[in-house]
Amino acid sequence: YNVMFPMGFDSFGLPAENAAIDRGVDPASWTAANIDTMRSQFRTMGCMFDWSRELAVSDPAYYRWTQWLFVQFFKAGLAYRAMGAVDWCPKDQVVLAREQVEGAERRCWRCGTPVIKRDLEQWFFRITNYADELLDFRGIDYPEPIRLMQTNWIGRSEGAEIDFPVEAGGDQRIRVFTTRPDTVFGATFMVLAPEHPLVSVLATDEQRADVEAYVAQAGRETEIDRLSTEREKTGVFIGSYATNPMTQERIPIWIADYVLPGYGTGAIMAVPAHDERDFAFARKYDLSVRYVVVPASGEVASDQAFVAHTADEVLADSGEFSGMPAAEAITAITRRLADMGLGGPAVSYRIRDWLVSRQRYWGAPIPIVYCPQHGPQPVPEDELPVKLPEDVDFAPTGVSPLQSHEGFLKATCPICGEPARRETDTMDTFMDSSWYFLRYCSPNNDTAAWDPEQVAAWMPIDLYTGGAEHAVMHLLYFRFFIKALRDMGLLAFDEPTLMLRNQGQILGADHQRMSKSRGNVQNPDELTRRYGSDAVRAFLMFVGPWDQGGPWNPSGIEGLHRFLGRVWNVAHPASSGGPKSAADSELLQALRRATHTTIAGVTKDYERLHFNTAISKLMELTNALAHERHSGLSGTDAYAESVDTLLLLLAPVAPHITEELWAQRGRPYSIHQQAWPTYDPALATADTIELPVQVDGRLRDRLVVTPDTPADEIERMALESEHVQRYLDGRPPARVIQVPGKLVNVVTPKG
RNA sequence: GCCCAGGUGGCGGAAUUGGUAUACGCGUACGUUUGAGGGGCGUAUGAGGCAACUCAUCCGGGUUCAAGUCCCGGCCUGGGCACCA
Repeated sequence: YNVMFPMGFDSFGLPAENAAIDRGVDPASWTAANIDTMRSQFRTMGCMFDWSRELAVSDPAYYRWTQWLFVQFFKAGLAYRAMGAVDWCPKDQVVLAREQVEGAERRCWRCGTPVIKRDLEQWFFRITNYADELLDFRGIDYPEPIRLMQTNWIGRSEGAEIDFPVEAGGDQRIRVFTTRPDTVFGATFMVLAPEHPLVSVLATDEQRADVEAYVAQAGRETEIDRLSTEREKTGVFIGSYATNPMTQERIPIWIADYVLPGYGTGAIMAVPAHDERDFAFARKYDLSVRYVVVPASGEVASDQAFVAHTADEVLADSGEFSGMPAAEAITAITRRLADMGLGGPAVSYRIRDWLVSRQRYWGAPIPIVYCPQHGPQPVPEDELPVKLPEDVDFAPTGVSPLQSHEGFLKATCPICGEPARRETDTMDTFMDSSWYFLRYCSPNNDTAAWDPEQVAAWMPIDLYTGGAEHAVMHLLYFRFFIKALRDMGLLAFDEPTLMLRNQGQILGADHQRMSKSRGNVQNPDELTRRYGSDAVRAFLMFVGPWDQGGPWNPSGIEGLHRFLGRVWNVAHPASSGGPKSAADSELLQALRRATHTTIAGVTKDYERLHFNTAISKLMELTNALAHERHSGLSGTDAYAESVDTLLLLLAPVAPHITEELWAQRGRPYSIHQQAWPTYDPALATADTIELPVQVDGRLRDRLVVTPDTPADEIERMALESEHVQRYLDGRPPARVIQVPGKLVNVVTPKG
C-alpha cells in the first residue's frame, strides 16, 4: 500500500508538433488523441498505474508550474539570456542543446539532419554551477555505464590558468588554460580561437586583412568541417607577440579554428613538442618545437610529439625546474606562476550551460516579457500560466509561430505597466520532465507546484527505470534540477532517485531503433488481440534479460501462450483424494519442496529485475504440477498450496488470468492484494542430494547421499565408484577435494 | 583515436562467490489424440562415435584439483565521447 506507481505523458515537443503539422491538425488535439490511445493500450495490458495521479505536461494546469519553476530559476540567477553560437537544426528550424547533437556528423537527435552553427540570443540554465556536485554519486545507486557517461560528459580537468603578457599591449594579457603547466617552458607560440575577443585588438594592420578573412571563414564553416580531426590544421598569424612568462621569450600569436571558443579560456599556449595538434600546426607553419619533458631513461624522437605522461618523466631545458619529475613540476610551476601573479590552479569542464529555449510552438512558453525600460522581466506568478494561443499558423519558418501572433506578443511590463513584448520561445521539453515526479506527489494541487508534506513523504524516488539513451540528457538534467531547487530552499534532498536501472531497448526486426519513419514499429494491439495481454506481457519479460534489449522477434510468444494454458489446466484439479502409494507420497514431498524453492528463487529474481529467469522457474513449477496432476494427485493439500503459490508468484506478470483462476478457486478478491508467499527453508531442503563425482575435474559419476553424510564417508563412496576406479587404475588418489553439498573431485596421481 | 558493454546449441537465452556448461522457451523430428487440418499431449534434440569415450562457451596463451567465470594478448559486434588544450 505504500508504493506509488504513476503514469504521465511527456506530451510536448517536436515530434508531436511535426506529426500534427503533417496531418494538418493542431498539436493539442493530436496529442490528446494519442494519449487516449496509449491510455487504453496500458489498460488492455493490465498496467496497474495509479491513474488518479495521471498528468500531461502539455496541460496548462501542469505547465503553469513549469513556468513558475522557470521564474524561480531566473530569480535565483540560474537562468540567463546570452548570445552565442548555438547548434541549429535546419530541418526542424530550432536550436538544440549540445546534448541533443549526436555523432561525428553532428546530427539532430530527432531528425538526423546535420546541424549548423548560428549566432543567436538564447536562454541558458547554469548547470555548470553544479558540475562538481553532479560528479558525486555517493549515496545513489546508478549503473556504472551511466556514471561513466555523465562523468565524461561533465569532463572535469584539473590544471592551471597562465597569463601571457602581450608585447606592446600595455597590461594586456592572454589567459590560457592548460592541464600541463609543467610544459610551459616549451610554449613556443600561442593560439586564440577565431572568436576570441582579443583577436581584433591584437591583430596588426599588416595582418588585419588576413585575420578578418580567416575569422569570417571560420564563422561560415559548418560544425562538421571545423571539428573534423582528420582535417589539416589551418590558422593565421595575427602579427602580435606575447611573452612566455617562464622563458621571457617572445612568441607569436596565431588564430586557428582548432581552438574552441567555449572551452577553457578560448586560448592556448601551444607546446608542439608535447601535443599532437600543436605539433601538426607547428610543422605546417614552421614554428619552433622545444622538448621540455623527457623520459627519465631513453631518447625522444624529434619527428613527433611526445605526449606520454608516465610517472618517470622529468623536465628538461626548463631552467631551475630541469630534472624535476613532471608530476612534481605541475605543482611547483603552478605555485611559481601564482607567486608571479601570472596564474594559478584552475579546473575546467567540458559541460556547457543547458540551452533551454526553443523556437517552436508546442512547448511551455517562457514566462518572460521584455520591457524597453526594464529589460527581461518574469511574468508575475499570479498571471501564470502564459497559455499557448490556439489560433496560430503551425508551419515551421525558423521563427516561433508565436512571433506572428499579435495577441500573444502584446504584454505589459510588470514593473512599470508600460507596453512590453512577450518572449516567444518555448522551453526544451526536458524542462517538463525534470520535475514531473514531484508533481505526482500532489498532482491536483492548484496553489503550488507540489505539496511539501507529500514530497517529503514520497521523495526521493526509490527506483527509477528508463533507457540509457538519456544518460547525459534527462538523467543529468533532473539531478541538476533537484540540487538547484534544494539550494533555493524548495526541497530538502539532493538527488531525484536513490536507484536507477536501465532497461534494454527493444529494436525493430531490422536491428534499428523503432521509428515511424523506418516503418519498423511493432504495435502491441495485434499481438494482444491474438494471444491476450497476459501472454504479451509475459513474453516481453521472458524474451531476454530486462536490461539487455535486442531486435524484436515475436516467434517465441507461442511458448508463453502455451504456458498460460498449462497454468489454466493445473489450476483445475482433475482428481480428489490423496496419495495411493509410497511413490505418490514421495512425489508430493518433492512438489512441496519445489514450491518453496520456487518462492525463494522467484522472489529474488523479481528483486534483481531478472524477470526472464523468474518466469522460467514458474514454468518449471507448472510443469511439475502438470506431472502431479497426470499422476492423479491434484486432490491433495500440497497440490492446492502449490497452485495458489504459483498464481500469487505469477500475478505480477499475468494479472488477468491469475485473478480469474484465483476467483474460480474461491480465494478472496483480489489476488493482487494478497500477501506475498513466504519461503520456508525447512520445506525446501531435500532428504537426499545428488553429488557429482569428478575425476581430475571431469564428471564421471554421481552419488546420492543425505545432506548430513560425513566427508570421509562421501570420500569412501566416491573412491569405491567403479567409474572412478577405472581412472585410478589401482593407484591411491593424489588428492580428494570436497565442496560440501556441491561435489567431490578425485585427483589422480601425476603420470 | 579514447572510454564502456558484450561474444555460450539452428534461434532467444540460463549458470550468486571458480565447482554437474547448455536451465526455461522457440524451432525441428518422431509418436499420440482427431474424419482431416489446427491445437493439445508425450519422447528426443550441442558435435563426432556402434560403443567405451572424445571434442565443445569468439581465437591464442596462462593460473588452478577444477575456468563460460580469474590473468595476459588478439579478433568481432553494439553503445558513448571525439581538435576539450
